[in-house]
Order: sequence, then C-alpha cells, then structure tokens
Amino acid sequence: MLTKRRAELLGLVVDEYIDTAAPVSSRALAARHGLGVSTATIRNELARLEDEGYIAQPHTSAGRVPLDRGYRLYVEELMAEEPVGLNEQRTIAHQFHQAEPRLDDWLSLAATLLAGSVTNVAVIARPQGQAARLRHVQLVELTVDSALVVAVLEDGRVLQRIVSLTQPLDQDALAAVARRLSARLAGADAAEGRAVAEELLGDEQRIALATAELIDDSRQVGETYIEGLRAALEQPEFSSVERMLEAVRHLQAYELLHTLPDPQQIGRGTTRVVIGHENGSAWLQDWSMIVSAFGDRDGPVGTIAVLGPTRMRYGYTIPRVRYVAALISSLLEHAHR
Amino acid sequence: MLTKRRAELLGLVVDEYIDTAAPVSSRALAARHGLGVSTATIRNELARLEDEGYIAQPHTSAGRVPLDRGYRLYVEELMAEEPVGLNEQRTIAHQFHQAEPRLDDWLSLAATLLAGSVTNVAVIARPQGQAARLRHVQLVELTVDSALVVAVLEDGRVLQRIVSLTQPLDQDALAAVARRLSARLAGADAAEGRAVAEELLGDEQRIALATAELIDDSRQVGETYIEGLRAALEQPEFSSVERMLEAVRHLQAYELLHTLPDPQQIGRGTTRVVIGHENGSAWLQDWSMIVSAFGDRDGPVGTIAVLGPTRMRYGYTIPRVRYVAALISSLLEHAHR
DNA sequence: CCTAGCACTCTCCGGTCGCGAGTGCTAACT
DNA sequence: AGTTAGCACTCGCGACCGGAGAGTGCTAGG
Repeated sequence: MLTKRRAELLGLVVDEYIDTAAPVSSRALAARHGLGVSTATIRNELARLEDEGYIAQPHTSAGRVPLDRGYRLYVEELMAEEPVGLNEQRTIAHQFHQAEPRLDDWLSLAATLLAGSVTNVAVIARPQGQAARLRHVQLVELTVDSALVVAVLEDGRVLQRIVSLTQPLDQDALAAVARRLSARLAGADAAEGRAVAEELLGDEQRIALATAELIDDSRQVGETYIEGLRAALEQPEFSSVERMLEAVRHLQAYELLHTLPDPQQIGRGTTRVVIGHENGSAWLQDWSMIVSAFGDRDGPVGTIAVLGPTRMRYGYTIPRVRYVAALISSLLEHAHR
Repeated sequence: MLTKRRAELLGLVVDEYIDTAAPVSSRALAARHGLGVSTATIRNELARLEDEGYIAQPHTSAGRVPLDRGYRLYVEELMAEEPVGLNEQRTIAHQFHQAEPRLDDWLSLAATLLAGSVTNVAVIARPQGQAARLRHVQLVELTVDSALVVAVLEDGRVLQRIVSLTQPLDQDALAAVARRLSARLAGADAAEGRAVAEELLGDEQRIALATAELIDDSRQVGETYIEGLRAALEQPEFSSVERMLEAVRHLQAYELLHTLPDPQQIGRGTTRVVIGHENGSAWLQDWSMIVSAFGDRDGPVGTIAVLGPTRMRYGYTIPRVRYVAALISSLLEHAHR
C-alpha cells in the first residue's frame, strides 16, 4: 500500500522533476522541502515507490524520474492546481472580444494564446462530417510513373488522389492491384486501411496508404490550428536532433487530427489527461495530452488540446485548457443568439 | 579574370557540393568528371577561385565549399536548369483542377505541392492593404503586470494590443514611456520601430516591439501558407540542435511575411534569387530564397517563395517556383472570366 | 603550363581515466 | 520497528590523448 508519506514524497518528486527536468535525488528532496527525515529514510521510501512502479532511475547511480504511473497518480490526487488568475482571465478574454467575431479567428487566436500561456503545443481541431468506410478501389493509369487512386465509399462518395509510382505498372497490373486491395479493404475505415498497408510493400503499399488517406479525407477535415511548436521544442526533452525531428515530423495537422479523440467522446466541460503510453500512437509514448471539448448547447463541435512532454506542468496547464475551452464555448453561445 | 576553365570548375564544385553537402576535394572533381588534367592542376585553379572569393575551405586541410559569391555566379551563368517535365506538370496541374476553385485552397495546395517537390520550405503570402506609419503611442494601465499599447497611425487608424510587463509600472511611469517612445517612433514604419526597439531594454523594449508589430498589423496581414518545414529540417545543415531551433524560431508566418519582398517589386513572370548575405535579416545569412509573384492582369497580388539552405538545388527549384507561380496566375485569370 | 611527389595540417574517432553524484546496504541508535 | 550515519560501489560525463585519414600547398622536374 501507498502510505501517506510515500504519496507526498511522490508528489514532491514529480514537482521537482517537472521543475528541473533532471533526475531527483534524495538530497535535493531533503534540501528543498524540510521534511523531518534524513536522506537515508527518503532513499528507502523512494526504493519502495520504485518497487511499486511509480518512479524509476535512468541508471543505477542516478536520482528518480517519474513513470507514467507516477504522473497518473500525481494528476489525480497529488498535484496542486494553479487556477487561472483574474488578471490572466481578463487579458485573455480581452483579446477575444477585440478580435473579429468569426469562429475561425477565435480558434486561431485561442491556439496562439493557449500555446503561449502553457509553453507547449496547442491544437484546436474542428472535424466535420462523418468518417465513412470503403466500398472499393480502382486504379487508373495516368503516366508511366503515376496513377490515379479512386476510392468509392459506402455512402456513395467518390474521392480520388494521384500517387506516384516507383515502378512502371500498366493498366492490367493496376487492375490486379486494385482487385486485391478492394478485397482486403472492403468495409475498412482509415485505421484498418493503414494497418493493411503496413503489411504490404513498395507501390502496393503506397497505393493502400493513399486509399486509407482518402477514407480519412471523407471526414472532410475541418480546420486544425497548431501553435507553439517552437515553444515546445525549446524544452530539454528535445535537446537531441533525432527527438526534435521526430516531433516536427509528427506534429502536423493531418496526423494530429486523427490522434485527438472525438469531441463527442469527451463532452463539454470535462478535461481529460492522457499520459505517455496511455496514448495509442507509438510516437506519443513520451508525450502527454490534455484534451477538452468546446461547443454550444447543441453539443461539442471541436477539440482543444495541449501536447507536451510527459514532464508537463499539469497543475498549470489543465486549468488553462479548461478555461479556454469554456471561453470559446461561451463565445459560441453568445454568438448564436 | 575568370577563365573559362575556372568557371567550369566552379560550376562543378557547386554541383558537387549541392549534391553531397561535404567540402569538395580536387580528387573528387577529377574522379567524377574526367577533366583532362591532374588533381594538382585542379588544386591550383581552386586556389585561384578561392583568392577571387568564390569558394573557401572550412579549414586548412579540407576541400572547398562555395561562398555566396560562388553561388551567385553559378545561378547566373553556370547552372543547368532542370525544366519541369510534362508528367510533373500534369500531375501538379491535375491536383489544382481537382481542388475547390477557391483561391485560399489553391494557395494552400500550391504551398504543399511546391514544398514537397523541392524538399524545402515553401511560403506563399498574400499581403493585403498598405503598411502605414506611426503618429504616436499611448499606454494604458490594465493590471499590475500588463498594459494596453495603443498605436495611432498616420492614416488615422487606431490599433491596440496587450503587453505583459515584467515590472509593475503605474500610469505615470507608463505615460513617461509613451512620451519617450512617441518622440522616437513618430513617422516610423515597422522596420524602423524594430530597430529602435533593439536599442532599448526590458519592458520599454517590449512595448516598443509591440508598437512595431502594431504598425505591421496595419498591413492587415492576409493569408500566409508555410509548408515543408519538416522536409527542410531533414537536411544536413540542420544537424545541430541550435541551428534547427533557430530555423523553427524564425520560420513563422509573421516573420516571413515581413521578410519577403513585396509582390509589386518582383513583377509577374520574373523569378528572383536571393542568396545568403544578400538577405537583409541576420538569421537568413545562410539561407537562400527563390521568389516569384503571382496575380492576374491587374497586377501581382501575392508572393510565392522557396526558402532553403544556400546549398540548394537552384537549377531544380527555380523552374518549379516559376511554374507554380505561373500556374496560379493562370488559374486566377481563368477564374476571373 | 602541367604534374608527380612529399611534407604538413587539421579533423575525427576511439579509448582511457578521474571526478562527482547518487545509490543501496549495513550496523548502530531511539 | 523505524530512523540514521557511514561507506563501498556504480555509472555517466567530460577531458585528454594519439593515430589514421583526408586534403592541401609547394617544389622540382617534364
């Protein structure tokens, strides 16, 4: 069981780590917060917390770093929220009232302000329409090195896209590929399409991927606003070129839109925190996501989220995401009248 | 004087460097292109080219790297253009005809296609309105740590923006700052405003910067589309964290919009190449910019540009920028009818 | 004017070493 | 039983070499 003292200690470890981004040592804990015990005692407790999977050491002779499980408990029970001060509220609200009363402008502004306020990536997405499933695919030869992928969806819509090929394929070969893909992909949604594509190779894979993307396109992707890339990248977790590149690679409208949960599933007024491995996507393993929804009385219409390293100022970020979501919702309500 | 042979050699050095991103040695040149001379002779010629400021060595025992002057000559006389093939033209044009016939969608698509085609950053900007000059500034105390900057422009427009302060300033102090700034900035355009801000410190600097940005805002910034950040960042010139961060920091709509030349100054149909230090801004010192304008018969309305490291495939990029600009212009013409 | 040969320079890479930070464990203390 | 002082041990990190390799400039001879 997790004793009171150990829980408090965990809270301190997370606080400290969020602050310094460096493994937290028993000495640092004793020094910064005068708990009435020695470092040896703290070490014992830390060892217990490690056994229970809340924290870990990067290597034998290092301090402790929170694990996802530690963050989870922290977010649910230990952290102190830093509410949005009145000044801050006024400053933010003012900018909205000053802007043109257009939803697009509001959302873009909201993304910018939120990103600036929490120094992380802010994403605001407004999906439109329903995602459909595939009926079948056809391929049309365009030039030697490109073909047209035509996706026919179950609801009857027809979408097309050009794919460039690495090897020449004539119309017969294309037809064969199309037959195979149609068989495997019939009834598939975008995610299933991508899964099938994973198993294929070369041009056939490219075509399958294009098909999956066409299915995705059926959602008629609304606007997506992404801000704060720069602020996020300045954080120490991205101090190597590879991590930075990976972040830039993935932080794109297209990919994010399909990573964020549907606004319906969140519901207005609630804020969900998704930590590290709780994210489905592999690349998000050491990211956390704070998601909220906005909308009017007819229900939620969009998602507003902050993405950042798992080492994120949850207590600070969460209220701000919630506040901005609520603010937009109330702007929408007023606009409707 | 630059002999024929030396010019050719320079062309080869630039070609090779663009290709490999590594300093070019006399041996590499002799091996890859069977010039009828020995490496020693090549070394002599390279030494001359270095004296004349076209190329340089990163350190004594390294090969040669082109300097801006070398690139300039290359672009103007030596490079071989790689025209946009018919297939490529068709593939690109097709996507435009498939898109909704809205200028916004066209521009966004153009940025994406262009960036993908040249694997560098593509920027498309459509400025609107004229930039104005400042009449005077006023400051209004909002909260302890924020103030409202009110800029009155020469054409009578009034723009405002909130600035957060690092130190508390009361209304008297703010009034003093406003008086000082108004005196220094009267009649200034945005660039001059920024220059003055550079000389100031702390909150006064922040306020001056905000003022400069307000002046900029008077242009009523149109849409800016930026694509290809990721592709650009994968290039070897950004293989250090600092360079990458610097690029991300600067490649923002706001900053780029004010870096690109006015479409009027370029004129439809022409393509301008700006290499390294020829760029005004300090951060662009090792970037090159290929700029073209698009518009209809009433004149150019927007700028289309590709940004990349000075080591850029000029011969490949230039025709593609030109092509896309022309394509959009012609779409505009047709739409007008 | 060209070229073979050579001495020289400088970077890059791998290995070694010592320092410092931090831990876990043990034994004594309350 | 819980706490603590003391200590041996581990590990990462930065500094410091030293040799290999790449490339140059120069010289002397064709």
